[in-house]
Amino acid sequence: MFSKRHAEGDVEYVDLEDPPSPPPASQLVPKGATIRFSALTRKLAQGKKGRELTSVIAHRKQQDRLISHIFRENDFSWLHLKPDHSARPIWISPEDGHIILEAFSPIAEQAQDFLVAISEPVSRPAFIHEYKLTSYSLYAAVSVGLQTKDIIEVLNRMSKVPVPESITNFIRERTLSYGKVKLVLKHNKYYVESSHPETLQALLKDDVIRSARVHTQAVDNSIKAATFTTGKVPTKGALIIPGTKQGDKRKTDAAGGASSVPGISGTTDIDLFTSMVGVDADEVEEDDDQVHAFQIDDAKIDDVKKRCVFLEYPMLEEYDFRNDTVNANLDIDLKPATVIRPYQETSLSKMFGNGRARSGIIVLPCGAGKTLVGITAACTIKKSCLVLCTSSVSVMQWRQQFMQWSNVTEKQVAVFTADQKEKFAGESGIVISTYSMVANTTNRSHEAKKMMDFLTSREWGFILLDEVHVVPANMFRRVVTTIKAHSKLGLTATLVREDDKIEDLNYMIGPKLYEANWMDLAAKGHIANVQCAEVWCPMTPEFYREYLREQSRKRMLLYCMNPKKFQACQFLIKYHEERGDKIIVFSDNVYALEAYAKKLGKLFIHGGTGQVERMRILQLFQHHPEVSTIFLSKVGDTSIDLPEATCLIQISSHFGSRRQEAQRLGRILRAKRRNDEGFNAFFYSLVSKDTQEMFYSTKRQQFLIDQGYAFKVITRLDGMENMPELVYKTRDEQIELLSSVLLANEHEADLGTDVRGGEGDLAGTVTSKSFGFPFKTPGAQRTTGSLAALSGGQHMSYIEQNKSANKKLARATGSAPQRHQAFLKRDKERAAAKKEARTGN
DNA sequence: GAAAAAGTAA
DNA sequence: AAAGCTACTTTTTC
Repeated sequence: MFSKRHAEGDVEYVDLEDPPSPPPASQLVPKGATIRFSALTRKLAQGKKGRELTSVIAHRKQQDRLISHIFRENDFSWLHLKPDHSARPIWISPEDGHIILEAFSPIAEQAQDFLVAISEPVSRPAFIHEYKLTSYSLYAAVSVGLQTKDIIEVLNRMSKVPVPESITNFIRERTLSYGKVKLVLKHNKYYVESSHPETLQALLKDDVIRSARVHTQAVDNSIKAATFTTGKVPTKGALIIPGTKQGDKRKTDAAGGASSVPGISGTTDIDLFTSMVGVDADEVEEDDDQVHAFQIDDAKIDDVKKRCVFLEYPMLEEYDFRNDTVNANLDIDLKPATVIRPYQETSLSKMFGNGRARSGIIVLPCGAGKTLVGITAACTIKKSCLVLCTSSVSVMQWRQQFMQWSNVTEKQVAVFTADQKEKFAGESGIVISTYSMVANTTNRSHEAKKMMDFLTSREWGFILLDEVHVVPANMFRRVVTTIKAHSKLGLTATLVREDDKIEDLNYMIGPKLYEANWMDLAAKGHIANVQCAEVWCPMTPEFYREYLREQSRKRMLLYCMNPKKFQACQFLIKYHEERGDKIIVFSDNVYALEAYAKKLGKLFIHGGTGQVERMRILQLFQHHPEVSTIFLSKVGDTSIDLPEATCLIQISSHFGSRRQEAQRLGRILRAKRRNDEGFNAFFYSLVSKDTQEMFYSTKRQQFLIDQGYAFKVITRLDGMENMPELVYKTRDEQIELLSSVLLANEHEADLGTDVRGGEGDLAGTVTSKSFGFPFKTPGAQRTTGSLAALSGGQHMSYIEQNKSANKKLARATGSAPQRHQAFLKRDKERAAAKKEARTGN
């Protein structure tokens, strides 16, 4: 296991506390490098050798022959290095458009800005970054205002080797058709628009697009551009994004974050570079005031967009909001005291680079102020705005944030959720709602229906999609088609999903306009520095034996409940509590969550915990010095804001969700104390050794590793064995735990939230610290004995267990026995069905 | 206020 | 490769 992980290069075993200084390029041998990296390294080495003796050259040739054989088509030694290659930071693969950046180069930061604009970041660890040129990334580059020749020229300047022809061809080919077709909304109808009629003709040859076309007036009527296209294209100079320090400095080159980097000036490379990244105001100018268009069916927008991307004519969605006289303006602005951070400004300038609002996605880590970016965008556009979030809690948060940062009045902000259905007064305003509220198609309450009519009947200037990565889900994507908006902005921290639907966002919302580098933000103090560690906990022999025996998901519980993991968790909690950290422990498995929390005497929150109780626990955590550790289930992944937390321990997390991992890390990125001298937040993943967990954990970490985080592997916690009140110290205790796990596993049906809700013992209220085992399952608690007996007697235990649980429930419910009887019956049936299914196998 | 129904992530 | 399976959310209804 260990060596395999090494070989794959997934994990970098770098000690963060003592980072090695960047090696000179010539000595650079990336650890765990792929073939591509090796090729690069070899090129670097060859550059040096080339100037040496002929014998050396002969030797090299011999070596080359060997290497060529090994690397086959991945041998790039035919690419000749430029003489001054060491001053140039990037290398481009002619094969697949991958770009390797030396992140220790003096101009790496500029290069990075450029590369982010034209390509997709693949992985950005400490010294070597990898990017990839794709159709979408070039599309984004074009829509941000870069031109084909500039892209090629800047690439060439930065590259160690001449940009391969395959790449220049690729860039030319892909950018040729981009930006020619636009999707515009006029009078509540969608039009595909272009100044090149032949392009429209070409598109109409496609079945999908043709069938989506709506024939209104005379066929193929060229519509004289009404609201926006005829006007003079405004230049960026006049547009001011609120919250920026525009007073003294003209913001002509705002699109290039590069330009605002202090301490860099001079060399021609950089000058050229910044001028390239900056946007020429005229590059999107219509060369033609005749604009041709055809109308398409609202319902088929999605298909048409997808189709256009497929045909290499992705539609640009831009909103010339300043010249829109049809929709009423909304008089909002940021409060004068509000100043946005440089990277927020950068991301916004990508959006408003040419004085219009481009649709797209901005990716910022959690805690980096996505909300403020959204609000600033809304304040720039100053039109009616619809904000969509995932939960009603975030709806409230958005409203609160709007009030906090901008000068909107109560009347202008309306909330649309299940309990609150408001409309704004006047012509324009802001509506904040949830995805499910808008996407819901099943019968609505009367009020909701009226509200929906209100939403669908009007034209929105701006639609803000929070947590945009949820949108590709079938239902939520409907939102994008039902609401008519001129521009869309998606915000998210993690643009990854474990399915392949994330690509769909490209045509549904727009290209990725900006993606922040987490490490950069951490280095500049906008988010906390985090030490990540994976703690390997050996399985006890008893647990491991059962683990090997068990099939399917029972195994999961076994590795979660590993006594060694208990101990590691306890040890880490103690260690960090003593340091004064506030700790959150995450567990996906509610059973394990409860077991751990009760055993260690901590409070916990899971989905079944009532709102009031949640608030109480969170309050305690934030303000009570005694409560410095809480346990959270998946509920804590989103929408709970805990700026106090500084340490995070993950005990279980089934499946390899990169998004979840990143989101959890995000919990501590906004740590209040992040600006203290030498402050570090901690992120631990407890992993049971030699189990499936190892695999998942590796997979989960991938996102963070790509963001540049290094995971330390801890195989031994010093001093853990000697901790005085260590749990599950003796073998007997461990076996007892094992028996409980094996039994509990059998009646999962009873572990649903409904059972625990009504126990009278509020979740999170730990009444006694000396629990043998958390659950009030007398049968399970008493059943000790040999393992053999256990595995043989499972069936019996199951029945008994069930009975006592039912009895308990009937007792506890008291007031409404009738109802609960029915409930129990259902539970029983369910359990029986489950059992049958199992034995049937 | 509880629970059903529908939907999501992974 | 596809279908799992749980915990969670949101709605509306009773």
